[in-house]
Amino acid sequence: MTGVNGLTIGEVAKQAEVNIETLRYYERRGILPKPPRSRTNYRRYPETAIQQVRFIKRTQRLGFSLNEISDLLFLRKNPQTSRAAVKARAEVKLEDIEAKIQHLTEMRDALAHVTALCDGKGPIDGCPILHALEGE
Amino acid sequence: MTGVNGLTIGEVAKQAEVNIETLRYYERRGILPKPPRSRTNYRRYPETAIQQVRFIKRTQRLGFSLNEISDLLFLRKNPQTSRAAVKARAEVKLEDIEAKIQHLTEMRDALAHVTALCDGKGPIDGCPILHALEGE
DNA sequence: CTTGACTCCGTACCTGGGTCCGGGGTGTAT
DNA sequence: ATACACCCCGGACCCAGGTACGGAGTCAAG
Repeated sequence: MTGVNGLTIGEVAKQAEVNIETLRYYERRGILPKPPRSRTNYRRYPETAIQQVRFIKRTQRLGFSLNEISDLLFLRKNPQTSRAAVKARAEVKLEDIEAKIQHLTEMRDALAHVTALCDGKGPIDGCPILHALEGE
Repeated sequence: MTGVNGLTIGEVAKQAEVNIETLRYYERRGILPKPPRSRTNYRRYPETAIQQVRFIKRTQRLGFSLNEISDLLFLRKNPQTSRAAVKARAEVKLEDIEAKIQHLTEMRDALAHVTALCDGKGPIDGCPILHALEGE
C-alpha cells in the first residue's frame, strides 16, 4: 500500500512528527491541501506533503499563527503577488519579535536589579523586592 | 461619584484600555485584587488598579501566561514567606525570562536570516524566503 | 421622576490550536 | 477467516483568554 499510490495519513504524521488529528485539522483549516482519496476513501498524500507540514511547523515556531501561515501560502499560490509582499510580512514579524525581546530585556534588567537589592535575609516585612514591585 | 470614593470599573477599563469584562475576569482568576464595594455593591477601585492592569497586560505581551503572572504577583502577596523565599521566586522568574529571551532570539535570528535572502524584487515564483521555509 | 448610561451577576459563547472518542469500514499477516 | 492495526467521519472536549447576553438594580442630568 505504501509506494506509488501515496502515503497514508499515518505515514505522513509519523514522518512530519505531528498527530494524525493535526493533519486532518490542517486540512479542515484549508492550510494543507486536500489529498486525493483511494478507491476506499483513504487519503493518499504525495511525498511533498511531509515537507508542507514541516513548513507549517517551522513557520509556526518562528512565531507565525496558522492564519498568518495560510496568508503566506495564499500569496504563494497567487503568481501575481510579488516577493516584496512576502518579505514585508517577514519583516513585520521580525519587528514583533524584536519588540518582545526588547521588552523582556528591560524586564529582566529590572528584575535582576531588584533581586540584587535583597540579601535573602530577614522577615518579609520591608523586603526590598516586594517594595520595588509595588512601586512599579 | 468619581473621586475620593474610587474609580468605577468602567473608568478603570477605559484608563487601562481593557474591556470591563476583562477586569471582572481577572478578579475571578484572582489576578486582580477584589476591590471594595460601594453601599450599592459597585466596585470602587483605587487609582493603583490602573497600573496593576497595565502591568498584567505588559507582562502578558512579553509572553507570560496569566498563571505565570499570578505567580509573579504572588511574590508580593504572600505574607508568610521569608525574604529568602521571595528572592528564590524572583530568581526562578529571572531564569524564565532569560529562557524566553533566548528562545525569541533564536526565532529572530532564523527569521532575519531568511528575510535577508530576499531583495524584495521579482515574482513570487522562486521567492527565497518561501524557498527557505519550504526546503530547509 | 424619568431617561439613558452605567453596574451587578451568572452563564453561554468565541478563537486558536489542537486532541480524543466511538462506531464503523479496510488492509494484511498468519 | 480471524485478528489487529489502520483509516473514515462527526462531534465532543481541552486549555487559554477573554466577550457577549440579559434581566435587574443604580446614578446623574434634565
